[in-house]
Amino acid sequence: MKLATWNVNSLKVRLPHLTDWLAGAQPDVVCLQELKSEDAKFPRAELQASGFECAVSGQKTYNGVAILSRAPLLEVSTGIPGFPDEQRRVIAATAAQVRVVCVYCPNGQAVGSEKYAYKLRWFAALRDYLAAELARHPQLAVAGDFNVAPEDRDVHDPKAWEGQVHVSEAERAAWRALLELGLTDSFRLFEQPEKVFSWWDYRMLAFRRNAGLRIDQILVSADLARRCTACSIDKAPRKLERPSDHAPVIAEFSWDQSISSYAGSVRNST
DNA sequence: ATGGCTACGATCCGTAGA
Repeated sequence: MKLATWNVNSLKVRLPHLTDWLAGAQPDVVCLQELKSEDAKFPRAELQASGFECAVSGQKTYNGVAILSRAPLLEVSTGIPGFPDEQRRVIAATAAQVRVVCVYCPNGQAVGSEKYAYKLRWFAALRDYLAAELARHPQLAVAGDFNVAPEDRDVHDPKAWEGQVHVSEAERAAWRALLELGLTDSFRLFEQPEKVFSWWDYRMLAFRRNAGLRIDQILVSADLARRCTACSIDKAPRKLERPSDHAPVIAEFSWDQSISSYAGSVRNST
């Protein structure tokens, strides 16, 4: 089972990239962020033609998240319970016995700003929400754009970024607090090359210089970590014309024997 | 050098992203 996450930075603009990528990478579940469009404009038919059903929580101009899945999406929920928020940043659903939480964490703009304070409040609420989800769902994945580079090795130039938003100690502590719930960064379960990133600024020829950050992650519960066989970042879509500034992250899981009937239905659904 | 792209929704530029 392949689970992916991709901040597409406008689904309207990126739909051709997305459908091409779905056909090539063959993921089973995909978390999308920054749709930047209303639910009524979601390209449900096109994605259905690619073999996916969709759960969507979008809004005009900003934010917006969705989960695509070849298997049925059950128990769909949006937002963080007890944390009222106009900004559509969270959607969750169960696919093939795995609870999938798709997140678009706040950017934070600048350390000390109002948006930074919102980011930290938001992470605290996410933590409490995930604690409750973990209690109910031993097989849990939290995939998305966390807008935090967890360690210096996730930053192309740690010195230049020191203390900045995305790498500040308070943000990293908020991110680590998610791991303290019993989640693991699936990317770090495996030996990885140095300087692998998931986002590169559109400016400054950043992609060509590999001046990026690894801010998109797939966190997994202990049960799911045991089944995780690979995690990588696919830079190919970032090389296309008019790309998203983010690249997709993909984690692969061995099929649980106890849900082999689900596995069969997923595999045959294309 | 604190800029430099890109997308959006409104114009003939501002806001936001990261």
